[in-house]
Amino acid sequence: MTDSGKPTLLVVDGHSLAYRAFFALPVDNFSTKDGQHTNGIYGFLSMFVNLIKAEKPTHLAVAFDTSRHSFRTDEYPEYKATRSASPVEFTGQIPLLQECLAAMNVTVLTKEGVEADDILATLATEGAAAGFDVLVCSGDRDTIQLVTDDVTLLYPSVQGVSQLKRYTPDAVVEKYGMPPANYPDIAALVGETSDNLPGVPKVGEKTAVKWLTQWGSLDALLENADKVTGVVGGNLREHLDDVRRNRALNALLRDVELPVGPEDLAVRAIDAQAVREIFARLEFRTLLPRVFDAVGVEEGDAEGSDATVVAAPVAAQLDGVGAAAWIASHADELGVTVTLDNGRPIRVGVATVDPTEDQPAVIEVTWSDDVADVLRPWLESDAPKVLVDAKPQVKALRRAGVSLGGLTFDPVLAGWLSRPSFPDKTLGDLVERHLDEKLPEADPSQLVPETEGATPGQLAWYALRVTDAIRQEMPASVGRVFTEIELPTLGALADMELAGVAISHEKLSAFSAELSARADDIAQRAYAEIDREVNLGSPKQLQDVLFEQLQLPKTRKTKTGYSTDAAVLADLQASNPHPFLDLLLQHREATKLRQIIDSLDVSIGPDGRTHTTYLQTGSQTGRLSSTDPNLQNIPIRNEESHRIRAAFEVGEGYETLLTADYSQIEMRIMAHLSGDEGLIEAFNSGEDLHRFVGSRVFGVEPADVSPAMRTKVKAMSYGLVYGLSAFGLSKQLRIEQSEAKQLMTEYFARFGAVRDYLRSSVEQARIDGYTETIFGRRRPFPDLASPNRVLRENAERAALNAPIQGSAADIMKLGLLHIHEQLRADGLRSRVLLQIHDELVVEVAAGEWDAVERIVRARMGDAADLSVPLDVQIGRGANWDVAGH
DNA sequence: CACTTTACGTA
DNA sequence: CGTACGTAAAGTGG
Repeated sequence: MTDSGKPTLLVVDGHSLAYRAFFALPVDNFSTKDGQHTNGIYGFLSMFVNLIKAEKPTHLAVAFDTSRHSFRTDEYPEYKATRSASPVEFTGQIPLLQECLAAMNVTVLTKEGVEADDILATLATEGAAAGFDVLVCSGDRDTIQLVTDDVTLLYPSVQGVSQLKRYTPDAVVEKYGMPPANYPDIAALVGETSDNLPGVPKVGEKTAVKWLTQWGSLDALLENADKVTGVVGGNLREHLDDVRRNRALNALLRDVELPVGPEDLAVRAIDAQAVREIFARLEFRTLLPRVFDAVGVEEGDAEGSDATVVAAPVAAQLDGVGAAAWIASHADELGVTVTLDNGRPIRVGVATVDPTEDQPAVIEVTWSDDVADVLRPWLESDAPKVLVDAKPQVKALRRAGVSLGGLTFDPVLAGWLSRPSFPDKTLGDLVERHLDEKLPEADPSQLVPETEGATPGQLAWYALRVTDAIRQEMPASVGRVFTEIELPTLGALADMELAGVAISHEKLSAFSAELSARADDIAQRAYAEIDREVNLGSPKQLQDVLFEQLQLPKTRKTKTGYSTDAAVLADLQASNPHPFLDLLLQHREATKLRQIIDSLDVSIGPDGRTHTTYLQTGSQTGRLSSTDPNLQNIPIRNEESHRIRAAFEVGEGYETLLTADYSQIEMRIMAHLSGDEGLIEAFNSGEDLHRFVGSRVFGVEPADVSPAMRTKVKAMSYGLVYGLSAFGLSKQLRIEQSEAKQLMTEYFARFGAVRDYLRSSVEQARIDGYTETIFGRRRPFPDLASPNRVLRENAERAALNAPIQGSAADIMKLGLLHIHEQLRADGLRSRVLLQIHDELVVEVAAGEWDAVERIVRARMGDAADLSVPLDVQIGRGANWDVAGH
């Protein structure tokens, strides 16, 4: 409300203001890490929140142009024709800006055939008539005509979008010498270059005002044009039509038909969560508190979203026998939550969404050995159960001697499978997204929380309800991946994590000490080379040494300076040899290895084994990831790394380790998906893949493929899977771009179906909006339609890779769980310990080698039926180094 | 103290 | 201007 007590309507031209911000703010400072430009969005929102904070409007709307086409271009095709097309870097920001506004619950208006300013004019006119104080914010001068006692124009000054000049009728008179209503007359005479509306030559504001004052109105002036003297008078007579046209076009429409009127635009509470999400996506950090401040939301306050807390049923507290009886009378799918303490079960909650009249919907029971015995038959049975983030609970039950059966759904796992890019990691996230409700949460910062968190039974109740929502939106093919791959994999992973892998602390600590000494020695020698001590681990300090002190040529730019990574240092060493460079590389290597060793060392548990955690929902493609520690990036390439792998040993009570890996699985999938006859023949011929491909590409006998030729086609083959360009290939092989291009041409001349497949698969993804693996796992790619080239091309490469990497992940998961199942079915003690994307490590019990080797080879080999065989390489040894190959 | 940036390990 | 990950240290900003 203003001082006058009238409500305030603020209407904003989103397009013109964002466009000004786009040119005002340096794009370098306003881009996300994957290349989305955000300067226009940021600048607009920054101005917008200042405006809201300062003006406190009671009613609010933002209008956008729909396209360049409008009634004005219909009447005068040259309208704005000289204006160069908005750069896609700008137009690509508009939908995101509109998303931000939607999250802020601000009404966004567009209408085909009219410009944003016509919408503003209509709302301003209606608003003034309805008794509002109206504020119009636009970067288009034509809106000056809207100014009245009730309508004030806020116009960005040349200094930038954050400075807004207030145009009241008095201010307009002061600036233009005439009241606002006459402004279009002035503009019609002067013309508007940016709109391609030529005016009367040699006539500027001064002359226009003089004439209009003299004759009283534009019509009067035009009627008496023959009485105007001088050269400009002649010009006026020659351009009468132009002036009439200009006047017709610069009049803003005040009667556009809109779906809302001013009174419908009352300011609404923002959706704080949605704002957080979109701002996180756009990597806006400082803006968030400013938005919350402007609209009066307290930071950290989860309110503002529409999500409400719906009261969950209160759980009946039962003993083991009571719980078993309740369960026995419910044959439907039940929600189950096991709460844990230090990996041990504490309480169990069970819920149904279909309660009978005389029974509670939710029950809870405290865990004990007796309860375990009473509930075991049900827990281990196939009776259908839904658990949220089941793996830790499955592990805890197994520690307590219970092997959970009947797991039919895990909403977290299914939510990830449906939308791997969503960050929904908890039940609370899923409840908000799918039920639009809020999970009751205790405030962890309070010793005595004001709000109670959901109890185990209530969590189970929410889990069931979320399950329903997620199932409904899961296509059948994805549902099959879920039940046939992901759910069983969850159980196998639980067993692998529980088993852990034996690691020798003695071997590691000895090596760590050795590497520390080596690193210190190298550091001293490095300091001697530059006559001072710097932190060799600090890129910032290294830049000072390399580019200031040693005056080496500047390298690849990074955000904060110049790169000092290994590839760059190697290049420098080749062009400007200096002993410091080599010592630096050696130091990096030694310290990196020591880091890895030390982190492994501390991860060894009291059982002498390291238990990693596999994140089943950690990737976009379907792969697993491994954390705490990450056992999927243990070094293998250099000499020292063998000593690390040698510390991974067969454990007590077992005989040997077995490693099994798929050879060239991604190229085999490529052969299968593309149907390329040459590539299929390569895999069926038994010849070394790269030798075979090399012989085709270079037109020589396989025996005559030189190591250099093999290296080239190998890089090319692998690069294909990642969407490699000629530029990237030339860089990797350190060859001329022309030679790389030539290599690609030759390659595709022999293996053309591969190129056809890659092209068509991205095209299909553009049409579908997602990619699909052989087994039906999907990954959405909205950015394939992005106008932002960087974003779109990144998406294209990822989309090209996703079906290949994803199919490989599917195959490995199937291989893993078939092995896991059969080892148990055959009563063997041997067990799978690790999965490293295309490799498994198995701990083999005494006397079981032959059986295990046969099972592993068969189950990995027949995990998928491709048009080429799946080749499995097996190794054996007392430690990972010896067993690996 | 929490977060970002750089660098680097794996498939 | 090559996909997918996780970790650690230094640097940054509150």
